Amino acid sequence: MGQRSRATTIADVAAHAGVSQASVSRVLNGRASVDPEIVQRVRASIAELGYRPSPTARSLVNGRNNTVAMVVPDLENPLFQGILKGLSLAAARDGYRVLVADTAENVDDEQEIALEARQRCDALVLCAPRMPEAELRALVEQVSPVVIVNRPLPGAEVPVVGVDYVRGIRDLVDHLHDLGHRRIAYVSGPPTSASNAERRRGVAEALAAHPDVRIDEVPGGSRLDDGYAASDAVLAAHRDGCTAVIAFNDLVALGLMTRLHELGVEVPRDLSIAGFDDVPMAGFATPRLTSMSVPRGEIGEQVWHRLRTLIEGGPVEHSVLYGPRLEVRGSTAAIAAVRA
Amino acid sequence: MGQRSRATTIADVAAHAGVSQASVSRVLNGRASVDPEIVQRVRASIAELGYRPSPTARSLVNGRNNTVAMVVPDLENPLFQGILKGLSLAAARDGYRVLVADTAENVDDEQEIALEARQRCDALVLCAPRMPEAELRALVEQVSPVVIVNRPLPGAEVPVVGVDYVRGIRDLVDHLHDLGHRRIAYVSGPPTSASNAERRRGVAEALAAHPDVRIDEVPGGSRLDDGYAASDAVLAAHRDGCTAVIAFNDLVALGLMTRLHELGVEVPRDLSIAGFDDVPMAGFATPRLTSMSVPRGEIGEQVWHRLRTLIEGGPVEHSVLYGPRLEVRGSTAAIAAVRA
DNA sequence: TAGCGACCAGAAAGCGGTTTCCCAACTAGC
DNA sequence: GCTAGTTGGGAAACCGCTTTCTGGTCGCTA
Repeated sequence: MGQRSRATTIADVAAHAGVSQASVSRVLNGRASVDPEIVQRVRASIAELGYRPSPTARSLVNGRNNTVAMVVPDLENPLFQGILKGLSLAAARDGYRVLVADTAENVDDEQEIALEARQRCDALVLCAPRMPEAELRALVEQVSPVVIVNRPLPGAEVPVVGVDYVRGIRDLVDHLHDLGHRRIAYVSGPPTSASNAERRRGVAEALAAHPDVRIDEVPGGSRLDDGYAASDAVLAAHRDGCTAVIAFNDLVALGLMTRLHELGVEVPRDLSIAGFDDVPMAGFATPRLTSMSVPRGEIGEQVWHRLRTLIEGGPVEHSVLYGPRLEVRGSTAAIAAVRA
Repeated sequence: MGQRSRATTIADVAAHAGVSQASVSRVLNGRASVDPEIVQRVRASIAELGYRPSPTARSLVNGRNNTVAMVVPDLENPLFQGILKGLSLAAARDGYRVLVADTAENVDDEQEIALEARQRCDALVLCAPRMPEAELRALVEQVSPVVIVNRPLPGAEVPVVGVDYVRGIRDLVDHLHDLGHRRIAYVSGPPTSASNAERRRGVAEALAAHPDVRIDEVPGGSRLDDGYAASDAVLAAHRDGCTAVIAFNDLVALGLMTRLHELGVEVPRDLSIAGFDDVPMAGFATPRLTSMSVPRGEIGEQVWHRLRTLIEGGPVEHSVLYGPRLEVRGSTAAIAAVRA
């Protein structure tokens, strides 16, 4: 692309080397057997002219452009950043690049952005799509090859790479239960987030497994300030008897912890707090944040592998659900003997 | 792109509407005036067939992609993430998408990655390129239109959008000086980082402005664990008389603070600490981190504006250097009366 | 009424590659 | 020595659009 003054084309190379375009193309792609002497001449001409084939022209005829798109609700979310990084590095190893499209949590634009992005690329990654399920199913038909991240879509012909939030929350509740907590607050995520729904299922299952536990839900969000703002509700729950908090993710947990510290509530003495995702900062908070660790980079890689298989016409590989690993740190502790 | 079974083409639409391809194209692009009745028919056919023009074919003839590439040393750096987000949103408003290429701090690959990325796109953003200046100057010639972020390149015909790290560090030193600090440690960044060099210039200037101040440099890095690992050196400096620390960036500062807290060093009572970038987490640390605020999103937007101007054949707009704003928070305080 | 622009739609020429198709030359077989 | 089979390279078609160029209509002026 671009205003480079009349970039050299394959025709120039052919003329310079005194052969046909077809031969240059064959040398470039190592397709058929070509006279070694011609190969030499062509290579020399290419080097001399500094020729680089136009990816666009190639794309047009090949029907592929070695680019995949990743559609994501919010590029500032560390989880998506990690996945993007993993995807980008893995794809680069195979000569692919990734295009990003941030929907800015705007549910209504998701479909159009996805369609448009898909058109420019060979395949699509839908990261935590927020749209209603019916719409998503319809969309997925249109944009194949596609891989979905962090949103279950049972029965669909699409690989889904995700995190087992249900199990993660259950593990977290188990952990808190082991520590003696019986009253827990769950600070929820964005209402449109499917992984929030999963977490709530986890809450429900945990309740079934622990009849002696009660879990209250308080509204939250997905970012630091959401957690910060949730402190009032959390404190209300605390006064009501809650001794531990599970936050939608680490950002919410960290924001909440900041506010609690300001208010003189000591973690974990007064209140245990756990997050989710194990973002880099989690291990550096004060106190260090107990969290469910999610292999962000590896998710990105797995997404790429499935994408590549699909692009190459392979079968729809099985979906995969990563079991998050409990990372016990200082922000959760055994319940204080008795509430004063 | 892609294996959609024989996607409908402009020829199909033309046939369906009973007009020529040229007319369909004209309707699509609103180029010349077309008989309203034909416009109707074409629109109807487009809708009925669900036709979407191929971006690739368009690119080939237009010589433009409506895509720009951003080359960045590390996608996990919050500064670059913020810039990417700002760039991506601003570009999207003009129908452009952005391609990311992570060089993984690999200096040797930078040039090739940049060239390759540029070929696929209409323009390039080089974020904090690490390569030697001579190489960068040569590269910049080849990949125009290009905008450089966070790396000064005096005299070059390239818009540079950056942060005034020199001034930022000076302001930070002024701030600490006001608080009574005379011995300061600077935890440095990656050796190949140009902005680290800028910060060091800031240190030098600050020293010239404050003859009564002494600043020791200790090696650091750019990430949380680099800061964490720098604690020994920082403590040595502290024992040697340093009462305040300026970290390369917030991540380093936060990592350092974590370690200091573990070691029982109280911030800011025992040691004042300041970071740079004002990442979202800075305001949520304990204590909240004093930092130099950098408008990440706006930088991304400004980059886009310059890029767009260049793409449209406009002049090389002036470079811009954002003066970071001092964000005084709890991690810096007046020096304790006298060291016991 | 003849003549001249203005206007609009279709045919066709690219954009820069890849690939098919075909022909020339060369090898091998009888 | 002649034909069948191989091999390698060039001409040309094609990918799906945009845009120029051409030709036919229409409306206006002289």
